[in-house]
Amino acid sequence: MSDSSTFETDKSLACYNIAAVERDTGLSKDTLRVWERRYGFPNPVRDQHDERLYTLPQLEKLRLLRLLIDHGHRPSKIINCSTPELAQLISANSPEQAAPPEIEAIIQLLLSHDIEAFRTTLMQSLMRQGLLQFVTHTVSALNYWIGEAWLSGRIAIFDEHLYSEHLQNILRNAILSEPGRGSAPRVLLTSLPGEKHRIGLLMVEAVLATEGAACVALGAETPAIDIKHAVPAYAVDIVALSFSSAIPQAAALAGLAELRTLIPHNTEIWGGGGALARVRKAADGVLLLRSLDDMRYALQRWRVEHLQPDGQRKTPH
Amino acid sequence: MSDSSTFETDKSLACYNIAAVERDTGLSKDTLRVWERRYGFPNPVRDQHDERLYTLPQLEKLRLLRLLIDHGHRPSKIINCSTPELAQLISANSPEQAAPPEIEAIIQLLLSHDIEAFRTTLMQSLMRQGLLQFVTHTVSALNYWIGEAWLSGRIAIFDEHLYSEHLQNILRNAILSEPGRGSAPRVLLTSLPGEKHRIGLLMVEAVLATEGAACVALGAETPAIDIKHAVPAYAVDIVALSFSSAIPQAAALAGLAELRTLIPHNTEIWGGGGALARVRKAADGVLLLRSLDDMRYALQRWRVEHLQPDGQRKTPH
DNA sequence: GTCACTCATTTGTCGTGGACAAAAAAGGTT
DNA sequence: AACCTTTTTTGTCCACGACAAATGAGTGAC
Repeated sequence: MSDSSTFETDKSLACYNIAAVERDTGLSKDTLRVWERRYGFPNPVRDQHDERLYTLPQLEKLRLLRLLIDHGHRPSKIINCSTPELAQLISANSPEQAAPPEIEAIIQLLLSHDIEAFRTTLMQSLMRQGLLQFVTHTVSALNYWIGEAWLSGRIAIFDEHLYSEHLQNILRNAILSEPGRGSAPRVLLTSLPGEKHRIGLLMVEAVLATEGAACVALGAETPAIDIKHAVPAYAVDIVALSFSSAIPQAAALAGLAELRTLIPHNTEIWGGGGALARVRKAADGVLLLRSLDDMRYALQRWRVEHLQPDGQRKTPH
Repeated sequence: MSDSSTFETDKSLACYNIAAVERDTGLSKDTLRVWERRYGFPNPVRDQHDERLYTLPQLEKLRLLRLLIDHGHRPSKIINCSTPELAQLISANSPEQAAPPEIEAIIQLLLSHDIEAFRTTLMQSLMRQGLLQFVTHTVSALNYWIGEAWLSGRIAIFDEHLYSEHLQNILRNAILSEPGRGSAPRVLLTSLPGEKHRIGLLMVEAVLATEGAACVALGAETPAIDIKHAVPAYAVDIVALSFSSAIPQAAALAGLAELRTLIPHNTEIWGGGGALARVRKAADGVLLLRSLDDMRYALQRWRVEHLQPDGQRKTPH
């Protein structure tokens, strides 16, 4: 029902209703209204029906605020800064130390907008190192430093989108051409609703592919109930979930605990990713993986427990 | 702040707060509250602070309701049906005619959960037809019939997720191995916030690849302002946007009109996808593409207008 | 019969303001 | 520095009224 999300006034100044601002900034309607009540910003004009109409400059300031808040600033401290002041705060956010030279070189290529050179450099890095090394070293470092560069305003969102797309191309291509496919265990790989990052999932899938495990990849954001139904349908041994650091730690743990109540206990649950990196203990029957190497050990452990020396299952499911 | 989204009561019956239900059903909090007020369902218990706690059966019924409403049923007519009655309504939703045999065969493979056979069959279909034919015929038919099968309850959501993932693998791999890359025009390809479907974008990218156009693929859900900034950065000639039929038609048109006000008029805007298939006219300066073939003609037209016979630009940007 | 138009009903979103849980910061102790 | 407690900040939840947008039914023209 949010069709006419933008209006065109006489002066051709586009105005956004509250639903459009929520979509474009990620700030909930409740938050937008309570900021207006408390801090006086944003202070949108009203249409003839007393509904809020935000201007483009307001929307741009809100996006800067969101970025700074995600980086640790408090709303009340920065909400009355001007847009240029906010931009300055963002650029002041330079990381403590510089990225390693080979990572920095790739970021520079991304900044140069030379797509071809960017793609071929990544491909060469993959060829030189092999898939496993490429994923566990180069890609994880790239993710970290590109995130930093985004927070410090060095690279734009669309550059990050482009990075994500091309890395997906490369990883999916590499996974497809990995020779061994489909021996035990069978791993269902996905994330819960709210976790949109796909690169982490693809990195896991790549490691599983190099280890020769059968991967049932469902992409991102599968509701827990659907995972429950998929487990018997695909006869999986393990459900692996990825939680990026964009997810609050407590939400990740709650999701794992909920899933544990839904699926049978002879199916293992593995959780990993940035959100869980500093967690000590999760729910009973949930295995925390703090790195991709951790997962390779867990895979070995599973095979020792469940497979005979000839590779056959001890108890076929 | 929605960390403890699920609770565990004495009877180990998981309960969901309103934020978790919104995430898992796609129904907004406002809608959930107004249904309760008007129709008496869902009727969640309250915790000690008078906040709603939904049960798993309620959540499952809400998901069925959502599915039926998306398929044209009215909330007031079905909201007081029991869960089995709703399930029956869904299975009664059989499509008028059967899918073509080669499509039906692929759907059967998806239903059989034999991932390997599913993948190889798709690959063979691609090899036999070539990328262009595969995309314009097989993939578009598959999208339609899998959507139908989902609405009629024949296939589960996780099956559709798996289909989407594997098709992405195959299409991205095919695009990567398409020989000619990077001649004019340069096309920026993405979708606006709210449009999450990636398959449509990849289909467009595949057609552009076979036609030898340079594609700047940003993935799904790029806010309009970011598209505005990406246009000069990547020096694109055309911005192509995809709108699946999950998006209301009016919202798609509003998005296109907004974008038209943001980016310079010597950059063309093309819009396509299910949401726009039955539209007559969009905003001035926006080209509607009703099929992938339409886009090929538009590409030809652009080249005639902007390129000299030797392939050089008439007016380099 | 189909198209276009108007009118009635249904349905989801928006408004207000108060309350308070959860997260973060500040203060105090070992 | 690590840990617990208190205070402050911050976002979410509540109720219920209003009404715009979407849908369906009714009417008339071609």
